[in-house]
Parts: sequence; structure tokens; C-alpha cells
Amino acid sequence: MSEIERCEFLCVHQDTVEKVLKQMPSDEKLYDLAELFKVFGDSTRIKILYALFEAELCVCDIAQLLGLSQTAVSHQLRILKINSLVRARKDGKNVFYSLADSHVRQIIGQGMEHVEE
Amino acid sequence: MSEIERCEFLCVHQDTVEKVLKQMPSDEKLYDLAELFKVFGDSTRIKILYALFEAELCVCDIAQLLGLSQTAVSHQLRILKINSLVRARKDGKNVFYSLADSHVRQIIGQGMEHVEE
DNA sequence: ATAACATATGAACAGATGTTCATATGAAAG
DNA sequence: CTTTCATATGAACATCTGTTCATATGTTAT
Repeated sequence: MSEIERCEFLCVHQDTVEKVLKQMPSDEKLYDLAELFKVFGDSTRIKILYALFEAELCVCDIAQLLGLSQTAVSHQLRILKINSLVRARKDGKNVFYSLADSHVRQIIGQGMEHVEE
Repeated sequence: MSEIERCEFLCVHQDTVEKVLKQMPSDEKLYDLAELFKVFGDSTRIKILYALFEAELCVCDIAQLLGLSQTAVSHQLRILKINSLVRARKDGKNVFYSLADSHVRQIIGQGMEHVEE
């Protein structure tokens, strides 16, 4: 038994650990949850989402608004779309993006409350 | 004027953009918000936080519970602590960690709702 | 004091992530 | 149908991030 493993069998509070284990969601769910937060965890994407709080915007609008390149915005919108955080509506040459659902507002709102303390 | 810039001055919906700009939080706040979500955006840290939903746990408990090395857990707890998501209580050789406040539960809860759809 | 133990920390390394550049796609106008 | 424009996408590159390994710190028991 290696040094590292030793600790795990001596100091562990077994009853507590077992109680907690029963309540844990599946690994898959926890992985998905982390993936979701990862999407929010980039300031470019947060800025895009926040911009969409107020209005439906095309790629160009977002790029100018935030001082970013069209390419960078497009790449990030792709990620937001894949994760169902934004929706796309095509209108001629333009593609207008908007928030996908109210969860996005709620999650960002909660985060902002925490940050503002 | 380069090809990329051209788009920004032709297709932009100026009035909408200006309206949105007025409502945007400061860059600093948006950066902090992204940093916060970045902390939630890792499955090891999410697992640790979820484990702490149920009970106060020492480093060893968490390591065994999640099948991780003591070192990895310790590093992640450090990040969680710096970002005020967990609190540490020292008791002899052990250090017990617990959730810092209810925001953590709320943010994770909202995220989970989104994932479970 | 010294040994055993729980936790923390620094350096190194591998893998992930975001931007840029070049180019492709698809739609409207001439 | 060719050009122009708005958007999308792939590859390359630099940076960031998480784990491991080695070791340090601080606490309890002998």
C-alpha cells in the first residue's frame, strides 16, 4: 500500500462518505454540468450573452459592439449554439442570434449576484 | 479600411447596438463573472462542490469519495477557497471544508435544471 | 525530539482552449 | 453569372489549465 493510499483508509470518515455518495448525481450528469459552466466561463461568451439580454443581434452587430473580430464572434456563437444557449434566425445575408431560454438569464443573474457582493 | 472592418460600418444596426451598449455591465464585472463560471467549469471542482452539498468533509474524505489523489483535491480546494466558494475549518491534523454560501447551491441548481432538460 | 500523518505547494508536463489567418459557403445586387 | 457581402469553418499557434511528482508545513502521538 503506497503512502498516498494509506491516508484514504485511516482518516476517512466512512459513514459521512457513504451518506454523501448516495446523494451524488451520476458522473455523466456532473460532467455535463461542468461542460455547461465551462461555456459561461469565458469573457467573450459572457459578453455576447449579456448583449443578447437586450436585443436580437446579428454577428456584425456583436462584433462591433464588443470590439471583436467577426471570426472570433462566429466561433464563439457556434459554441453557444451547440450548447443550446442561443438560437439563430436567418434573414437574407444576416443571421440574427437571441438567447435560447430563460435559464441563461437566471444562471448569469445568480452569478452576477455572487460577483457583486 | 480593411475587408474585415468594412462589414462593421455597413451592416451594423446602429440604434440597436447603442441601446445594448448602454445596458452592458463594465468589462471588469463581466470578466469577474466569467472567472466565477470558470471555477464551476471543471468536473473535479463540480464534484467536490456537490459532495459538500451534503456534509462538511476533510480532504481525505473527498479524495476517497471521488477517487482522486489527495494532491489534486488539495489544489482544487485552493481554487474554490480563493473564489469564496468553500470555507475551511481546521481541526487538529484535519481540515474540514464546507460550502461558503447559498449562492453556490443556487447557481449549481440552475445549471442542473438546464442540463436535465 | 522524533516519527507518523494530513494537508499544502511548487515545478513540470500534457492536453484543452481561444484567437488569428486564410478560405469556403451561401445570399443579394448589379 | 459574377461580384459583393455576411457568416462559417479549418488549421496553426500561443496561452491557459489540471494532474502528477517531489517535497514542505504543521499537528499529534510515542
